[in-house]
Amino acid sequence: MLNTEIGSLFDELADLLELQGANSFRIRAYRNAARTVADLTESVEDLVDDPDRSLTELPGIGKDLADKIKTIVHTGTLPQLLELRTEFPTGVLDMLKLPGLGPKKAALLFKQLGISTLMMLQAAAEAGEIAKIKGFGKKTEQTILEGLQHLAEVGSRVFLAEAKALADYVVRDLQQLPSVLQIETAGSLRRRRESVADIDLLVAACDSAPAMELLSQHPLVSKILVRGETKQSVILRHGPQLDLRVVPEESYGAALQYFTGSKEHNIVIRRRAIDRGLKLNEYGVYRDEQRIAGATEEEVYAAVDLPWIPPELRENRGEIDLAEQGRLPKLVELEDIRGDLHMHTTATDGTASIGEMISAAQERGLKYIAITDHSKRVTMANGLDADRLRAHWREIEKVAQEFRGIEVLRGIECDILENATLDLPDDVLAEADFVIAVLHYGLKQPKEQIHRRLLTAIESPYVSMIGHLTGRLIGRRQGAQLDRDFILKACADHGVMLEINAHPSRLDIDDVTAAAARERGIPIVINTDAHSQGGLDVMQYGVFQARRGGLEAKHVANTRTCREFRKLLRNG
DNA sequence: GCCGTTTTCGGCCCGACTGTTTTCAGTCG
Repeated sequence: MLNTEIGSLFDELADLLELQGANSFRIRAYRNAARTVADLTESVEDLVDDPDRSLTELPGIGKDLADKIKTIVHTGTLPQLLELRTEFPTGVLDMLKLPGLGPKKAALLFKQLGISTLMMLQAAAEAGEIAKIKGFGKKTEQTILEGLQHLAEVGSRVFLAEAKALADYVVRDLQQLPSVLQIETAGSLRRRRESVADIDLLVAACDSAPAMELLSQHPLVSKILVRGETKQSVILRHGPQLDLRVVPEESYGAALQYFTGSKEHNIVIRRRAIDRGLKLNEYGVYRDEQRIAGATEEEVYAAVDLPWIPPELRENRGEIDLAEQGRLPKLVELEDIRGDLHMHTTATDGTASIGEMISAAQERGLKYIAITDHSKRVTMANGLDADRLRAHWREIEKVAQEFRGIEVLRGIECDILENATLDLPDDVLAEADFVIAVLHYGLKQPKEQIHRRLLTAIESPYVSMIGHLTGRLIGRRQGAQLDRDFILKACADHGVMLEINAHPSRLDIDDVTAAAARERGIPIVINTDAHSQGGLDVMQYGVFQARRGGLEAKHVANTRTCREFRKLLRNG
């Protein structure tokens, strides 16, 4: 049983308890437990069986939850959960994803109308049944229908890169207004989560009206959901929801802190304020009725005796303790990156030639790259066999000589086959400067076989790095099942690096795994996996993911010079 | 459900906005 599986059982339990109308703090306890377990780097399964350890060491896990975790690990499920599931079908849980429908209303719809699927919900709304229920009305019914349509069109979350592009566009237009003094994205977008459910924009203005009006009229907006004086929610065309808040300049820092979140981080920050006899809300920090801070985030954090904390870390995963101890990491930045060790050319499925890719890399300030086309197993991409690969390498050497100031490593993205062998023979791999080993096929194999395959690669003396470890595609494909701790230990033991694949749909390894790898001293390489010149521009998203994992430049191997980087290679 | 030298009981973050209300519950962030 994986930690994430245990976490999602607790999350489901929390959802069901909400439908039931249970005590909200009890529900929060389950949600906290879900996160604690999911974020844990060591396997909970192992922890359960360790006689020297207790689950109650974990924050937010008391005796009751510890027992429940044990039950889940030993039986694969939880009696309490099974019982609640019989009370509310899964379709009722799906309804919670719709805007305007919370646990109270979803439960009411189920109890009064027997609605247990989204399809039944749609039918009932179209038939006008919903507006007849007490507490509901025509508007609510319409909101539900629109929510269903939007869910079908866009899904519930969008990639960070997509959301950021949309947000940047709106920000640029709002910035033109003379009344807009400051503007920034907030929420999960500012925290650089890999996917976001909505875009939060915060504006400091002397007058809120022009900003509110501009958003209402904006060409990207397809529908206005809510519009008050200082708060507006809209749906973007083919995109997610966008929320705008306008605050006076003296409250900007407090509002930015507040709307950046995360909720879990803010709960702790607010508790610190209360402990100090202060009140913290989005307008400032108050002692009695007197505002003592709020114009900048630095002021707000200083009021609760903390240094400013980078948004990427604000998840209540230990950052507040680090801040208190003055041990916050100096997070890696895009400017620190000197190399990109994963990219493709027309030799396989890239769209640019060797020369074009080198040139594009140089334009982006890179000092070294590795050209790493596919191996033969990836027939769809015209993958390279030994002969073609050797010829490709000769060509790379030749073309690279035409460039000054950038080094080009001869690499390969070598498949780890379903039978736990590598797609190219050792004598070929031995000639490479940089070998990426990856899983592309058979991702649904059982965990044991996935482990066998990864170990083959990790134990090979020719493999430099494991690329996109799980093979997941965010929101579309879960990726290979594996025991994070087990694989990280093997990488550390054999001196194999791990990739943060910067492609917005991959971002693999994820933030939590990156943090765990950092703790084990495994060098992380952030690569674009570019298939075109423009593909090199996604590097920033990999850097965001690294920052969320608390990585400093020293933890990221490709912030080093090419010479230093080569020294990290086992065969270099 | 968790937590704790002010506590083993009674707290647990806070405000905007909407819709359906007759003064506020529900949702959202």
